[in-house]
This record gives sequence, structure tokens and C-alpha cells, in this order.
Amino acid sequence: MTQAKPFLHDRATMRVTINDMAEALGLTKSTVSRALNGYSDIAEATQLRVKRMAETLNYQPLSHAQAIKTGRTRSIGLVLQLSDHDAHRPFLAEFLAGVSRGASAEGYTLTVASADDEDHMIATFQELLRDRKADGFVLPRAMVRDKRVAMLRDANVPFILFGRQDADHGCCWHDVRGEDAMRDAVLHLANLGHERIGFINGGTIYSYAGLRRVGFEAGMAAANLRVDPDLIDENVVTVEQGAKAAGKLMNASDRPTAIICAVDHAALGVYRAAASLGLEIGVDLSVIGYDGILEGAHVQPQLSTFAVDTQASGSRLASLLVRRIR
Amino acid sequence: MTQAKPFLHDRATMRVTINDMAEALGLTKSTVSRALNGYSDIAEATQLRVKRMAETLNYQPLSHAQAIKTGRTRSIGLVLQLSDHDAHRPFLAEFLAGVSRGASAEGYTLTVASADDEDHMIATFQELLRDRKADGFVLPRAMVRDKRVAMLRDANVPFILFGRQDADHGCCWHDVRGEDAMRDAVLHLANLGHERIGFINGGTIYSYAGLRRVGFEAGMAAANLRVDPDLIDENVVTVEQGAKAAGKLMNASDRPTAIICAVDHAALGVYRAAASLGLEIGVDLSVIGYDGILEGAHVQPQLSTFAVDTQASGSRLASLLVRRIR
DNA sequence: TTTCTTGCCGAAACCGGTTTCGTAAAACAA
DNA sequence: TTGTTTTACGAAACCGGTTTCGGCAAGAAA
Repeated sequence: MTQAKPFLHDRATMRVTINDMAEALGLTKSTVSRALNGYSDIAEATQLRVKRMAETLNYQPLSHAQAIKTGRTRSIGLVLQLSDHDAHRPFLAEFLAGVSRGASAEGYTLTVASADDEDHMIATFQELLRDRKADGFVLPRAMVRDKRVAMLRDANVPFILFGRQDADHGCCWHDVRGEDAMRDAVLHLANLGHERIGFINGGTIYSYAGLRRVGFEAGMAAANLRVDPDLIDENVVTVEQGAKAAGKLMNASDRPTAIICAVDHAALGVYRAAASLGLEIGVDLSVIGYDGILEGAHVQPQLSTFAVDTQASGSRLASLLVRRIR
Repeated sequence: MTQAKPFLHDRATMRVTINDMAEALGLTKSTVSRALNGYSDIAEATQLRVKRMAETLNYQPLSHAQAIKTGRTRSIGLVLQLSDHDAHRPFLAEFLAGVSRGASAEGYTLTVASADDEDHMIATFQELLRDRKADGFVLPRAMVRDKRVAMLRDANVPFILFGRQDADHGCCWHDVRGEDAMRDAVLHLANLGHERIGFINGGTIYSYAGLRRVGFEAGMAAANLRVDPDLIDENVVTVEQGAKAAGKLMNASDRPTAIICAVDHAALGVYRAAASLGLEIGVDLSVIGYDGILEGAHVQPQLSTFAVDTQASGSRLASLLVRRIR
């Protein structure tokens, strides 16, 4: 009259536990555990037998059951900065998709949190760590002086930056070489005969801005062109700011014939400014952006830009981080 | 010669455990646990004492330590559909930020995964459940026939839809009333004297499309206007599709003087089509969109649209789900 | 008073893993 | 053959919680 496991299908079609494994193999769970973790005091043959059984039974140890002893959850964390009104939001989706896919390819999951400001972000990190919600972190949008980096390094927590951290900070990063793009943009324009080339940079608190400026200057040097400080503006990331910056540049005694923008949204602002000045893009003024935002395809003429595969970067980042954690 | 807790600050500044609590209070950990969980067999006074101590010691039970017994991790899941090439990606960032903030306000965390297609998505759900990575799910972009809903309901897992599920499915949802917006749009245009009003709807596999069509038709009825099938197109979500659809509508024997789009990107397509037909938006043809995408502000004339607070929705959704889980 | 409840808490088992320790059998040395 | 290492596994403790069960003391009923 015994009823076998009544609510078997209630939620998650009843997991296979390590005890099931032990029973099926005629071993103790300690042996099973050590076999799966490759301890050397378990016979090679036994390890194989156990692993094969895990395969057929589709056994996967419960990550948080392990976590209580090991401290590691097999999950990586990512904290969104809400107040960050930068124009890059659209990419965040791509990026997250990439990170999550990269993580899951490594058997990890992605935990996403959000913070209002920098201090709240630090607190969020600490909470996540205290509650063991993340073994390591992906830090999008590396900054020149990055509080997150300082905190995590002090706490000895693995992390990886997206966008470089300058110089000797000795932490791990992955990035797309935006400076090369800037350099190529300059050379391309120079080849077309442009000599007065302006540069509208992004937010200088972020590492990428410094790098892209270096790239721009390198291009100018390579093309034997003088860098005119009047033709450079920084900290512009929105369309509005871009329009304003373009207005300033076009006000220079010797107008630029081309403008390179570190950020596509700024480039769209240049379009707008050009329109109000009665200038035709592509004729009176050339513009090159960077990012590959969708809006760029819907303006006339289509914006020349460098498309970046954010998703691939995210995925890459995740697997690098996981390897770092191990 | 004993060294007290050597690596105390190694990672997460050493958590307070339930044992610390028990010791500090002079109680057993079982009493502490039950006190915190409000068991009635613990004296009121004791419960208070324990809770206060938890406050001062900043004690928070480790969610995955609880999970191993209770099965619940205090985390909600969200699976991204990667193949979903819809134009709404930009909103995903907002949405995620909202969900994560809503979750953390309830003491929950957000686990994000991704899937390539619908089948993979189901598998992802099951894996997440099997590994107890999520106690419940937020399902963005409700579909008319939603496999996710079927699966999760069968498995008896709590979830909540964003965008409605039609009729009697008896599952929980939260949404923004897009149909009212469509209705208002029609009435607004009718007030301006428009009689030939076209409607370009979104993807009919999603619930929102049906609703918005209903809203459009309601508006037409309220304005005493006839709905002309030739002035309706569906399943258009990209700019390109929008341009094509607009071309079709403008080819009708009796051209529309206004077009309402269920999706902003489609509206941008209408702009494009109008340009190639030599029509001026706002003069020869009126357009109203829905979503409030940023690009809408950068076209001439600015797109009339309904801005949606996706982040607030996400946050709302998360707290509703958490309450459902409890 | 004695007995029966009831209230309140401790002891102990348990969840699904990991890790330390001990030990029988096998392998090697003497 | 005997003594000594290894090898390979089992037993048991542990991680940080939850939950069942049992029992003592105080209050109520007899």
C-alpha cells in the first residue's frame, strides 16, 4: 500500500541527488563526491565509472548545496548603474545576452543587480558577496578611477573589466580596440584630403575616452596633421551635447571639414547641428562615429561608424571571468 | 598561541551565521531560526529579542543554505530570447534594471539566462528549476500561444507575464494598456478631421498586437469611422517592414491621411516611405507611434508617440511575482 | 494536592553536498 | 614469510540553515 514518491512531479521533475548516485553505484556519497571532483585518492577506474553514471543519470550537483561548504555558487554578478544616463543603454541588452550566454556555456549563471549611484554600487557588491550570490563580477564601462576596482581588489574578489583600466592596475580586462578605430578614421579622412579634422570625445571619466583620444592623435600624427585644440571637445555622449559641441567646433576660426566622434550619439548631434547651420553632411562636412547604433542607419546620409559586436564581447568576458574564478 | 580567525577579511568580511546569533542570545540555533520565521511556538518576547539582535548584528540568513532545505533561493529568473530580433531590444535594458531593482527591494535577486529559440528556452527554464536557480519567472513579451506559460503552469511554478495573456488562461500578468493608447490615437486624429486612418500592427504572435488592434477598432467605432481592411497591415516591427507596409497602405485606392503604428520602429518606416513618395509628414500624412523610442526624437518632424515607463513596469512585475511566490 | 494542558524551548535529525580522518586490503620491501 | 607502505574507499564530521520531536515548567482543571 505504499505510495511511491507522491508529488514527484511537483516542481522540478525531482532531481537526482548524490545519494541516488551513491546507491546506484554501490558507493558512499563521499566517494562519489571525490570521484566527481577528481581527487587522486579515488581509483582512476572508479572515477570513470562515477562520471559515466553521472552522465546517464544526468546528475548535476546542486550549486548552492556545494556553496554552503565551498563558498562558491557558480554564478557571476553584474551590477547595473541606473543613474548612468549614458547613451549606451541600447547595448546593454546585447551585452547582457552575451554575458549570460558565455556564463551558461561554462556552467555558470548570471546574477544581475542594480544600483543608483557609485556608493550604492559598492554596497550592492558587498551584499552580493556577503550572501554569496556571485563568485566574481563583470564590470562594464571601466572608468579611469574605478571605485569598484579598488573595492573588489581589496576584498580579493575575482572580476573582469570591460573597457580597459589604464596601465599598472594589474587587473584583468577585455576590450575592443576603439583607439585603432579612431586612428583608422583619421587616416581614412586624411586620404580623402581632409586636413582640418575635429574630434568629439566621450566621457573622460571612462577609460575608453582616453584611449580613443590617443588613437585620434596617433592618426593625426601618422597623417602628418596638426592637432588643433579648438577642434577637440570632450565629455559628450548625448545627441544634444553632440550638437552643442559641433556648434562650438564649427565656430572655430578655421572650420573643420570633418569630425570624428568617439560615440555615435554625438555624431547624430553633429548631424543636427549641421542641419541648423545649413551644412550638408557628406558634402560640407564629413562625420564618422563609433558604436554602430541602429539610429545611425536611419539618418541621411547614413552614418559612417564602427559597428561593435557587444554580444561577443560579453560572452568572451564571461568565460574569461569564469576561468579566472577557477 | 592560538590565532583568532586568520583570514577574516579574505572575501566577504566574514558573515554572521545563525550560530553566532544563537551564541549571542544564549539560545539554540533552532530557536533562533524559528523565531526569525515567526513560528508560533516561540514566545512573542523571544521573537522580538531575536529579531532585534538580527538587526544589530546585521544577520541575514544565507539564501542558499536555506534553499537546500526549503527549495527556495529567493531569486527570480528571466530568460532572454536571443533570436528575437525585435526592435524592442533597447527597452530590455530599462526593463531589466526595473526588474532587478524591484526584486532587490523585496530581498530577491535576479538571475538572467538566455536562450536561442523557443525549445531551448523551455530547456533553460527546466535547468534553472532543476538547479533551483529561480523560484519563479518573469516572462517578458507575452505571446498569444505561449509555450513558456504552458510549461510553467504544468510544472506548477510561479510566474508573471509582461504583456497580457488573453482571456481565461488564469495566469498572472501586468501590462501597460496599449489598447487605450491606440484608441486615443484614433480619436485624436479623428478630432483633427482625419477619416482615412491606417493601422500598422506589430507581431501577431504577441498578445499586445491583438489588444492594440482591438483598441484601434474601438477608437474607429467611437469616432464613427469605417475600418478599411486595405488600410491595415500586421506583423511589422522593423523600420524596413514599416516602410514596406506604408508603401502598401499608400497604394490603396483611397489613401489614408493618417497612420497609427503599434510600434515606433514601424512608424519610422512610414517616415522613410513618405520621404520616398515625396510626402511630408505632418502635412500630407500624419503618423502616431507607440513605445517612445529615442530615435523618435531625432526625426523630422519629431515622432508623436506614447512613451512607456518600462523600468517602472519591470519593477512592478518583480514585486508582484515575489508576492506570488510567497 | 494531583493531573492535564499548554507554552516554550532544546536536542537531534535532516537537506545535499564537501572534506577530514581512519583503516582494510593490496603492493612492496626485507 | 613478515613488516611497511600505498592505494582506495568508508565513516563521520561539517557547512548553515530548517523542521520534527520530546520534555520541562507553569498554569488550569479536577
